[in-house]
Amino acid sequence: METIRKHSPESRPSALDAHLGYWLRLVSNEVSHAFERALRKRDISVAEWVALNQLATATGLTPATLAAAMGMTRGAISKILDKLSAKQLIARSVSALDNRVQILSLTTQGRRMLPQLTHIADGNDALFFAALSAVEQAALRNLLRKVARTGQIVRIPVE
Amino acid sequence: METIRKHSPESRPSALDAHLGYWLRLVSNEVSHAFERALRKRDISVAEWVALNQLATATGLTPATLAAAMGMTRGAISKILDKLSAKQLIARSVSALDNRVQILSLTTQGRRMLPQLTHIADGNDALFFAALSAVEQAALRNLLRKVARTGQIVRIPVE
DNA sequence: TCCGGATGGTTTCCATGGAACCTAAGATAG
DNA sequence: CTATCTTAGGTTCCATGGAAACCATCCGGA
Repeated sequence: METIRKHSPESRPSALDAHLGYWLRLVSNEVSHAFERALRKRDISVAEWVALNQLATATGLTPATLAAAMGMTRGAISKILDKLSAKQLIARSVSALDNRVQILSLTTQGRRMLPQLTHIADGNDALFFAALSAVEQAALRNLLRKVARTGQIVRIPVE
Repeated sequence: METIRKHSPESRPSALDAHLGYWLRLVSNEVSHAFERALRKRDISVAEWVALNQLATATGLTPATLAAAMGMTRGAISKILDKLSAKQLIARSVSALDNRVQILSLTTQGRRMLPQLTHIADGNDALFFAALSAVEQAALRNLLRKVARTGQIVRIPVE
C-alpha cells in the first residue's frame, strides 16, 4: 500500500479542524450512531425516543408543536408518530376545540417503556462523555445550550 | 387551540435535556442544516465539502482511508466520490503498488473551488458561534476533541 | 504453486428526513 | 353568508447514508 500521511486530528490542523461545526457533526454522529445501535434491540429509533420523551415531559402536545420542539418537519414527525402509534406507545386524539389538531399522549405501555429507554440513553451518554469530568460536562452543556439559543434566532428566516 | 405547556429548553428541565447527546444532536443538526443551505448555491453537499477538504489537507488518500477519516462507510464514500468526480473536482488513479486501491487527488478545478467553499463555511461557523467568545469557542473545541478521541476508542467494537 | 482468507471498491436495498404539495378546517374580510 | 387566507396534518418524491452482499485483487501458508 502507498504511504498514507494519516492525519490524526491533533497532528495536522487542517482548515476543517478549525470549524466548530465540523467537530460538532463528527462527535454528534458518533454519539447518535452508538445510541441508535443501543436502542435497536428495543426496536426504537433515536427520533422515536426523543418524541416519547417530549410527550412524557409536556402534556397536550400536538404534532406541529412536537415538530417545532424537535427541530424537525411536520412531515417527518407524521411518520414517526405513525410508527409509535403502530407500536401502541402513543395515542392521537382529536382536539375538541379544533378538529384539525391532534392531542398526543403516551399510552400506559409507552409510559412503561420509557424508563428502560432512558436507562439506555444514560448508559450511552455515560460511555461517551466519561472522558469529561463533571465540570467539563456542565461546561459543554452550557456552551451547547448557548449556541442552541442563538441557533433558534438564526433559524427564524426559514424561507 | 388547546393550551400547550410550551417547554423552552431552560424553563422545563426534562430527562432529555440532561443528556449531552441530545444537545449535541440538536445543535449539530441546526448548524449542519444551515451550512447545507449555504452550500446549496454551489451545488455541493456538506459531505462533499468535507471530502474535498480532507483531500486538500492530506496527499495520497484512498477511499478507505478517507472513509475512516470522515467516519463514514466505504459505500457512502464511493457515492460521494462519484459525484465529485462527475463534477470534475477530484481524480481517481489506480495505485501502482496495489491494483485494488485508488489514489485520490483534487483537480485544479477542485483546488480552485475550495477557498470559496471555505469562505462559506467560515461564514456559517461565525454566524452560529457568534454567541460564544473566543475563549468559549476554544473551550468547546477542546471538549469536543476530547470526546471525539474517546469516541474512536468506543467505536472499535464495530461489530 | 495454489488455495483460503483479507482487503478495497462498488452496488443494492432500506430507513430516515426535508421540500413541496394536497386536503380539511378554522379565521377573516367583504 | 360567502370568498379568501391561513393553519394542521398528511403524502409523495428525492437525496443521503448505513448494512450487507459482491467481485477483484493481494497475501500468507501448506
